[in-house]
Amino acid sequence: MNTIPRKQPGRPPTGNDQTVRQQLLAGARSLFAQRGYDAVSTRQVADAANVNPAMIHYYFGSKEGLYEAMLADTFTPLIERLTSVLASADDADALRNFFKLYMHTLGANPWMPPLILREVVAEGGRLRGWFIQQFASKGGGMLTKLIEREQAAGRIRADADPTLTALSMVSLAVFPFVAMPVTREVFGMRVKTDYLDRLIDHTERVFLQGVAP
Amino acid sequence: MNTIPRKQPGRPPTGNDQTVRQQLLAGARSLFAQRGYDAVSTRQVADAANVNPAMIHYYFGSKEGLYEAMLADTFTPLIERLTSVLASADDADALRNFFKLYMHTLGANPWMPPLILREVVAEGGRLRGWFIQQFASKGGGMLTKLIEREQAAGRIRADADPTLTALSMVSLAVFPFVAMPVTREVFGMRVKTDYLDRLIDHTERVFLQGVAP
DNA sequence: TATTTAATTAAACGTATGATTAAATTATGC
DNA sequence: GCATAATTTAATCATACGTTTAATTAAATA
Repeated sequence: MNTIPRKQPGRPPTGNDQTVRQQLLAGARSLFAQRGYDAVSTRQVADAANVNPAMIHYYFGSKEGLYEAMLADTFTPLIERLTSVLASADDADALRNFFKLYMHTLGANPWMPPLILREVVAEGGRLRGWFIQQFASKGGGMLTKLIEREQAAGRIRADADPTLTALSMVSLAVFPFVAMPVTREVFGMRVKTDYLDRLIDHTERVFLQGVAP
Repeated sequence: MNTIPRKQPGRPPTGNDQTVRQQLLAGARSLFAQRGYDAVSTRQVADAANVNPAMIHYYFGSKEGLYEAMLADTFTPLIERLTSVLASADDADALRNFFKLYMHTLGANPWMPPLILREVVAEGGRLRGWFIQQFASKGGGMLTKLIEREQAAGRIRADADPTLTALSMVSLAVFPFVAMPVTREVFGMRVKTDYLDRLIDHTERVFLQGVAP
């Protein structure tokens, strides 16, 4: 017992190129999303990444540097995929495609909802401005554009307030994932693989037709 | 200048009966809701309450005791009002009444949404079980009951999945307040007094009829 | 009126924990 | 062979936290 798992110092044999850096980013994403910047120590991130704490400063200069790098690494590719998919979307299916892409992304990346709550919704969030510009800015936001197009095409009532409509849309699409831990408990662990698709169908239907008979 | 604002020790002249205790509860509610238990120090709560840090231990025994007292003080009266109003609600207006009461409560108490996120939604939240029992338990939950009644009365499609329907309902009613800081910025501070009523109207309409023409 | 009790303050206590850095060590690339 | 890149261990430095103690004053009690 007590087979000392102490690693030896010094440059490791070749093969790990950049994996330490990426392990740190992954560990940071998971921990910071769950508990927030202040509540997570550099040691904890290093442990989660199975890496020496000093490597944080070697690769990122500081805890703050690691956090910023993690945010960029997390959100830059996401927004690129969202914009490109929506730009090439067939008009008639744009709404459905938006729900699908958005909700699948949230479902597949469990660290996203809490991270969005922290950095977009919470007071002092670092991504609020950027997010609003991407999604809701007059004329330039993805959501704004989408709803205007749908109104022009007669698929959304013309007299509906576009901002309130966008709010309802985001509420229906995002909240189930924000509340996923509760949902899971309410459903009694019956949340299986096909759940996500049923949820998306249901959501699109409520958004368009409502629940009245 | 520097008019030393140092207070004198000793029992204060009569009149403040129990106000220190209540100031502490109010300060704790606001700070803990915003930043969470660990991120807020006893000194900060005492400062916010304009009270000496030692009073926390005098009245509540510990930081933990203060937090528990704050939660009880916050949620007990709330759930009582919700149940009593819903029990006496006229059937035909039950749905509307629920949206109104629920959303007005969230709108009037800005510390509620973040507190619910922390203590109900987040991993390890202390109120999760209690909340689920009150709102979503099979047979006994307010929401469950409400939706079953509405389906029986033919005001909600009978083939709609009750749990998914409840999820949509809560999403529409809660998310706008969770995201209020963002909403406010998107609306450009045009969130005025009548905003809440317009939001409630819009929400009920989307829930029942959807946004399609 | 004298004495005990309740409520408050200022100050200190002990300690735990955090981010960061320094020095030693080893492999790689030239 | 030699400079450099990547890693480990151990130490450093700071500070911020919950809690307690002793002094102090007004109210309550007898």
